[in-house]
Amino acid sequence: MADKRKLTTADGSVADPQRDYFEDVYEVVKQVPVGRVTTYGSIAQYLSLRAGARMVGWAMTAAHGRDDVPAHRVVNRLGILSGKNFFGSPTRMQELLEAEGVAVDDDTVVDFKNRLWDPSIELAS
DNA sequence: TCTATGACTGGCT
DNA sequence: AAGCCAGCCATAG
Repeated sequence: MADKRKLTTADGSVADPQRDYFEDVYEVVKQVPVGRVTTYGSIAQYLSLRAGARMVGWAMTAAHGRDDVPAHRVVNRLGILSGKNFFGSPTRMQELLEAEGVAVDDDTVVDFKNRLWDPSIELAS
């Protein structure tokens, strides 16, 4: 997505509101420790996104080209790898997680509750 | 411009 | 317990 998409007007108003929270989402995802996972809902809640968890997922889709955003560490509230089909092959996401020490069985993170890294808790101050 | 769809969730049946 | 339904809002057709 190019920044040429700016909707700058004579008013000097906004330029792509979405981009901003996409960046915020990336910032949070980047802070997820290796070997841990987080959920779309947790991120949405932490950033107070009215848009909700669905948009966090959308942000992940837009994060594809980025090698600095560990999207594989984001799963749904049940610990299921709901986005695995967005990684080259259906097994790629699982492989990435297992390579970090996160066991996955039947597309679900093993011992999920224990692996969960909730930003609104971990980053609380 | 309007409808359908979705890397989601929480609540109700 | 498993599944369906309704909000959520940005994109695509």
